[in-house]
Amino acid sequence: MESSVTLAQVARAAGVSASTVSRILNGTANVSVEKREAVERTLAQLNYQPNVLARGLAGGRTMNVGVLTQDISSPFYGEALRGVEQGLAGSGYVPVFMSGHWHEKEETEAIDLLLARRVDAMLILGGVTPDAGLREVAGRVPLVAIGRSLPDLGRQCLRVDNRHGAFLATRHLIELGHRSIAHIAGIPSHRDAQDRLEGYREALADAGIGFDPDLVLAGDFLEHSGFLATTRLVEGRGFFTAIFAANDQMAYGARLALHRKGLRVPEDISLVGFDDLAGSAYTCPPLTTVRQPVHEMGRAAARCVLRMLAGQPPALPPLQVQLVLRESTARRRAG
Amino acid sequence: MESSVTLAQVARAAGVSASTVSRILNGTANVSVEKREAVERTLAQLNYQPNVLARGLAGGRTMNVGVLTQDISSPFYGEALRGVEQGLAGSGYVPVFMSGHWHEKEETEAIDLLLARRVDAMLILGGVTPDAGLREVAGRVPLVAIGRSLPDLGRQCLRVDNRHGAFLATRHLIELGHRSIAHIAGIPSHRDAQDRLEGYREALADAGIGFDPDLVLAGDFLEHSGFLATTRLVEGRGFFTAIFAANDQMAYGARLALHRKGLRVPEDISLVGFDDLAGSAYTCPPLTTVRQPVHEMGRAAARCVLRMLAGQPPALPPLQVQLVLRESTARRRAG
DNA sequence: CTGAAAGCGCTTACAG
DNA sequence: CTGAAAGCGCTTACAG
Repeated sequence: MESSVTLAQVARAAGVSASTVSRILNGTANVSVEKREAVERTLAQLNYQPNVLARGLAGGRTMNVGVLTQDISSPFYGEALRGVEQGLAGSGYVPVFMSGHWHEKEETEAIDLLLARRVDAMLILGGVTPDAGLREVAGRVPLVAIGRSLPDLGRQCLRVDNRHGAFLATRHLIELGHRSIAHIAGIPSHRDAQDRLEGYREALADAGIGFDPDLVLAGDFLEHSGFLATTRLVEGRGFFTAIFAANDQMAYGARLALHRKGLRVPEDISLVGFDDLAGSAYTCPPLTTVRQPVHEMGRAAARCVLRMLAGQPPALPPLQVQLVLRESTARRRAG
Repeated sequence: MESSVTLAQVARAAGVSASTVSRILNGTANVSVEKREAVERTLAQLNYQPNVLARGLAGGRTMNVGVLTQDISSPFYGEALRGVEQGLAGSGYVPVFMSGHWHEKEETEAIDLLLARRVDAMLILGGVTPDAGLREVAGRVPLVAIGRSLPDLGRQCLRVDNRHGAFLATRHLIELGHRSIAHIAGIPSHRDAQDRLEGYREALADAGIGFDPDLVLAGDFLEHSGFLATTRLVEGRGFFTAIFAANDQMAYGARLALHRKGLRVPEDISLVGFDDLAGSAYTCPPLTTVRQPVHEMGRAAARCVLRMLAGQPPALPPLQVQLVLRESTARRRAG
């Protein structure tokens, strides 16, 4: 049990050459039944476990797919990672996760490490690596990106229409009679945040509602910033009856801030989020939000990588955002 | 940029042997300044990236630490993984994550894969692999386990006192005047669930409160089971004024069920969870719970692995559970 | 201080 | 169908 058995040891024990054992292991060629059986018996007896490193070095394929995520503990990315796991399951390829923390340097290091490890393909989830860097990686191995859109590599990018999602969220509030709708935006430099803000503005414009800069505060996509922004909104001079937060985590923070100020959701203030995290169905009240099919996105991206690895052209299904109506919004009360 | 530069190419370009380049890369021996400079220049020029596979195969060390987690998207394990990342940061070792989903077969496969990959050490987070299996792994590589206690390997196991945590939670409710306290337990076969149930019973006994089996329902540690259990409790004939859920996720479900039944927290029913997930500070009301320092546990486990890798004996700091008082509990109202 | 050589454990043409 | 041999890209005694 102590040290590991090698191919050569198996070959000797079974009375065949290492090549033969290798061929049986990989199904690479026909082998006589007797030899096959003899080998398979010793394989089991010795409990042989191939050395993945040697295999990768010799064969040129590691069966590893590098997955660059941003935060290993993020509920949002976590869901995508599960999708990736599922999409890869049974294919023989295994994911190798690494986090970039939205830090260009860290991301670059992670990508380099993955490449040094000779991953056969790469899956990128968000991040801030410049397009050029990603394009370079794509030149070396099959690459699929989630949450990004690389020019020239459109067919390898999976990105939902954030602008449209934000539009739906805001329009929903407008349809309920709200005219003074605050927006807690995400990190200003993030493309997703920009798109969501744009969708919000578009819906307002569509309804002939003027844009009020005082009603838009920037957050950082985390709970606390939603709490802070909402506290400021309530204490500020701007009037509002609804809030559209650029993601669910900030909506959670907003909800708590309203609670602290004695404002009820949805009776006093309506609240909408974005993402539809697993927890959003269990907040009180359950959160109305824009669903991003993250899990499916992870799966689809993994499948696409598999296709490319098999020499086929990339193909990604169209995935739509969807407004999920729960209980955090209500018709604006007269008065 | 296309294909990768090898050590041999660098050596040739710099006019030295491969051995020398290797030594410079690894700081293995003294090298004359001129050669060192020449090599370092070409290294940079050619943008050399060592092949990790070859390195691992030749050197016998991969600088990889296998990390077996259960669910890559779990908020609880996710926090621990972040701790592991941090604990390993800067050490040169990188974590390789794999999920077992509390499935013995999957766990075994994951562990075997990690071993086939020649990880230098292993970190185990929970799971259902029998002690014997883990002991065997521990015989091959340095191993640290979180959330398990392996006989004979106590110094390599990090596990909080679940019984005590549950005791604290229950006693807190008792001190607030509650006498009819329901418990939503975890999966009966899980050691953690058993210990927490035990702590609950102990606190009751300590206070001279009789144990009422009707007030204990089993869940599966997920939100929905907490919702279901609570709904059944409210609809059942048993009287209760407080609930202690065996983890925060079930407490979230319980909170929603109470909300649906028109019961207020904490005015009508007090609620306590276990774990102190990141989200628990943002529920409405913020959840009183038993804090497990998961992040610190991940860090400490990683540090311990590093110690063992350096040839030192394992050492793990004592980590305590702690009752975090927030706003989901209140003194039992008269009547 | 520094090379040449062997070896890590596999795979894969190359011959039969 | 099946071996012997070369090679993947490194590291590390072994000699100088």
